[in-house]
Amino acid sequence: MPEGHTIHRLAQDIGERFGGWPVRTSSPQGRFTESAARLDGRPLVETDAHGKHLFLGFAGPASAGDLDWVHIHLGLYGTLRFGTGRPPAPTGQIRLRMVGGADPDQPPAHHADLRGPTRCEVLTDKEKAGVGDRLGPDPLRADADPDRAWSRISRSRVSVAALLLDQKVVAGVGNVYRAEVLFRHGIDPYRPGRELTRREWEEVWADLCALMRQGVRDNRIDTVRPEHTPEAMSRAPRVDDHGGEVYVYRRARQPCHVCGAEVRTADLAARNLFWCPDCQRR
DNA sequence: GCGGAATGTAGAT
DNA sequence: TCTACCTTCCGCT
Repeated sequence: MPEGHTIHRLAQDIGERFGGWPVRTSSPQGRFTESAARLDGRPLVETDAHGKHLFLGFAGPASAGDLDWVHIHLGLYGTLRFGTGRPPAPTGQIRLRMVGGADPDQPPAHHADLRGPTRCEVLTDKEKAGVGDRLGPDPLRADADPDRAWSRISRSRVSVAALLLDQKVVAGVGNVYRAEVLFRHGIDPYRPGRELTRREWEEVWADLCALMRQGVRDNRIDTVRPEHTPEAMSRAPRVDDHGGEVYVYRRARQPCHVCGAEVRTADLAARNLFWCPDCQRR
């Protein structure tokens, strides 16, 4: 599930469900027990997301103004799932369970279970800022400065495909958005960053902002333009666990929706790269 | 029911 | 470059 849009959507959803009320926190799995005990019963007052990093801000015990931030990274297969009403008996490996979202005198309105994250820890304000400092601009954040990414890209001999996945260059882009945005702009994934024009980068950045915002809204990744939708082209819709309509991601050896050429795949830095050799020649 | 792959990253080698 | 992390879902038997 998790590219940047998933994390930003989770920040919103957690804020809506739990924000402002005391939250009961526990770690049925046992790997977050002490921290969960320390946060238990404190109000969740803020949520934040930067790239694929999720932050849940709990009011400090002394109301001194500093927050304790639960820093979560889902990694490849972590999940955070919501339920309503009284939570069921825990099953499997729940790293963090949150129960709350209502007046403490009322039965709990919501619960959420975090499973399989690559990271779940408590950070100070300063430590949280440190995580952000190590990340590139995030197309989903208002404070993002695409020039910071451009200054790295425009000086780099590394391929644009590798640069887009480097979270120090751009934060929040994952394997799906990488493949799709390069397709949408006709860019050869192996082109070195420094051979990109500033204009091309500006167009890619603007597109990432629009695509990822749509991803947050719909909670899935759709990247095909209106003229290439299944309805517009009278083709079968894509069926898999991601749900969204895409041009090349995981479509190896299938015909390109635009030109009919076979979509190609290759290994690039331990990730699967997908592209259309005919459409992506720039 | 089982094997494999996956939208990711850290840490060892 | 490789392995661990250890969930979910798909396809195959």
